[in-house]
Amino acid sequence: MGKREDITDATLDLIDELGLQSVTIAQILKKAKVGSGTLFNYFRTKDELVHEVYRLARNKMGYSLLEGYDSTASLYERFTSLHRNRIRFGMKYRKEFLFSDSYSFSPYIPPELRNMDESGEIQEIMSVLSEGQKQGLIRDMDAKLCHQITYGIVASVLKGYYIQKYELDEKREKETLEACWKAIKL
Amino acid sequence: MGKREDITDATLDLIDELGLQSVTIAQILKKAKVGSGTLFNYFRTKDELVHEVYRLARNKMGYSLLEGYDSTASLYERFTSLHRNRIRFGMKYRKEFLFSDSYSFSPYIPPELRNMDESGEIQEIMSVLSEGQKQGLIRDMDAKLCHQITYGIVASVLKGYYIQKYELDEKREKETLEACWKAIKL
Amino acid sequence: MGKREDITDATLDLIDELGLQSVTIAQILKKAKVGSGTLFNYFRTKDELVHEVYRLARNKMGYSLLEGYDSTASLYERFTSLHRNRIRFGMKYRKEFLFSDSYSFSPYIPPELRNMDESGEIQEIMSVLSEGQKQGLIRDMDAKLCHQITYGIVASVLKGYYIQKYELDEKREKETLEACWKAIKL
Amino acid sequence: MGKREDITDATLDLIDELGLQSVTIAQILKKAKVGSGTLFNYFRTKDELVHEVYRLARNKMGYSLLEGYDSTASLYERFTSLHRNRIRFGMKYRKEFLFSDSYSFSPYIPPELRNMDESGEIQEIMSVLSEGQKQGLIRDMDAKLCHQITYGIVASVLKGYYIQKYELDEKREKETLEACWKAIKL
DNA sequence: GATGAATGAGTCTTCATTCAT
DNA sequence: TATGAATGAAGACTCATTCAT
Repeated sequence: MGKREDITDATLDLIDELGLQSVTIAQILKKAKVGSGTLFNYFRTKDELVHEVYRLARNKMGYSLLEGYDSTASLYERFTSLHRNRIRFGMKYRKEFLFSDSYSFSPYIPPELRNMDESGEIQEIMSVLSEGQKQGLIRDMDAKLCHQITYGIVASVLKGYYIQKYELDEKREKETLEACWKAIKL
Repeated sequence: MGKREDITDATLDLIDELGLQSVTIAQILKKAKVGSGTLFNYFRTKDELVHEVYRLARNKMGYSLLEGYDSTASLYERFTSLHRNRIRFGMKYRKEFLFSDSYSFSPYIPPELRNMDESGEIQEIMSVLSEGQKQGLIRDMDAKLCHQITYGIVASVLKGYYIQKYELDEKREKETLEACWKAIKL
Repeated sequence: MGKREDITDATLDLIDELGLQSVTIAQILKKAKVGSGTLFNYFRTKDELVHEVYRLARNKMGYSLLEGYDSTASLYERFTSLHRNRIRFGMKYRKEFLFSDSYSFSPYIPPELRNMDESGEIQEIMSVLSEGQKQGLIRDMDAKLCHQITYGIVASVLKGYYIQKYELDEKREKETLEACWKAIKL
Repeated sequence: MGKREDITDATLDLIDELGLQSVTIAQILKKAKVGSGTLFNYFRTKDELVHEVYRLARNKMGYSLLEGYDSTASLYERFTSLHRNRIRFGMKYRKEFLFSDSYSFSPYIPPELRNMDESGEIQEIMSVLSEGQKQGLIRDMDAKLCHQITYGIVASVLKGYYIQKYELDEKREKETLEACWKAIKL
């Protein structure tokens, strides 16, 4: 098994357990069962390692969002598919979702990472929104505001789930998706 | 002016500028123009200081939410008043809002702080929601889910504003408040 | 006694024992009986500490060179006085002389340090040389070359003494001083 | 071309550029285009490599000193030939000269290396000096002191040249050689 | 109450060296 | 013989905290 992957895995685990800024190299080394020299062979600095972990998480999420995506389906179905995928991704990959969400607002993150869209999922979301507005289905407001609203719902609902405010069963998933749609529809 | 306040003010400023974990005691001392002995007279540890800063920010937000609150107004008006107050608080007190939002999800925070409700604003929000459900205005779902949805919208819209995705003018404020309502209404 | 002085003293001792580049902070801390925090309160980096040690050594030597200097004496006497002082300084303060000599040729040294002349001793030497040339006592060659020649003799003789090639008694001191003069006189 | 030579060449280059203690094995490997395993096949430790580089430099200088040496020439000519060769060697092979000069005073160097005289050049110099004293040409002082004086002049003049205090043209070379002779002659 | 010099455990990072291929 | 991934001891430096004044 690759040492490189051992390292990024251990790092994400620890970020999840302790919070990004509390994670020390020493902890990573212990968890990944790797010498410090090894780590710094793969990543020049701690920052570079963190950025890579972020990239991996964001990529994983990006591809998940587009899973089973049918670009010929109705607009509502495309909208819901994207958001359902995000919820399910968040439920399955808590660590990736939480780190991605929190780090993208941290002051450290380099701009090119913050706006990364390697799998094109953001573009897809934005084009669904603007197409929906053209079709008169979605309220005619700043597309970025739209996105921020629906993303905010999903992220917040997931966070409530993470701190065990409730179960996120099929019923609540459905309610959340409908809230997303209703929040911005005309 | 009180040294104690100098210290908490300086701390919040620095958290906003640099991110919680980057702030050092030395920086706080310099900004607050206080000796280290003084700081540790008021706060036994750095954690205790951070918790106090959190408490102050949460309290400030709590009282703001209830500003001009008319408990005899219509349910929709009460709902909107609370959420409008949160948006405006967030616009005016970015540092307090952001720190409060991010810290309440951090792994460090002691449970009793996470759920603090000194001014009773959370209770008020929850009772508006459940009353709305009784009146058949709000969809009959887990009240905590409801709260998570509307809080998520406001927080996310504010974060988009903070990173200057858009201006948060009256129009967008109105759109956001309507999104909050529509997301959960029957 | 001042911690600051404890630190610079320990540093110079260790440089003498081990060579500049082998000296570690840990060794200095141990010898100076000081915590690492203390050291870095006084000197921001190891380099800054080394530069200060160099400055102190150079200054000490500079003032020693001018000890008992009579600017009204004959040119030969002034010349010899300066060089005798350097030899005696080197014998008494081996550590200072050796470090000063070797560090001034190191690639690390910042230019303003290399050419430092706080006590004006270099200026005095150079003016003795050029005056001697005007008086027809000293061979008419590049003054810097002159200085390099006489300095080279003194430094090299001292180094031979340090590695115990010979005793540096009065006779040899006299021979060395005469060599300095004869090497450049007309 | 031999790997072994690639390694020692790269090492000397780097010592000259960066100073002995700053040179890392990694830099040597890169410059010599060699794997670390290879280097440690040829040299058991870094020290062993450095010592070998020193030996090579000293040897090169030793043979150069004796180039064109005519043991039947007059004493003054033999003396001047040896010193002229050293100056010219220093001008042509700065890296070798500087490393040889500085390393021979470093605390690291093993005694047997410091006094090495593989090509017999030191013996030759010393015998010129003592013969000169017997002939009444050179002042009757400790032969080691004599050597130290003339070596000191050459080394110091070269160092001034290296840090570009002056050009070392024929005139200055001649002046330097004469200074060497005058410094010790009767 | 207010101060800041002193502390040392802990941080990230480097680098000579090994060893399986 | 040649390689380079892996190692971990050791390096410079940081920072929350203490305590004598």
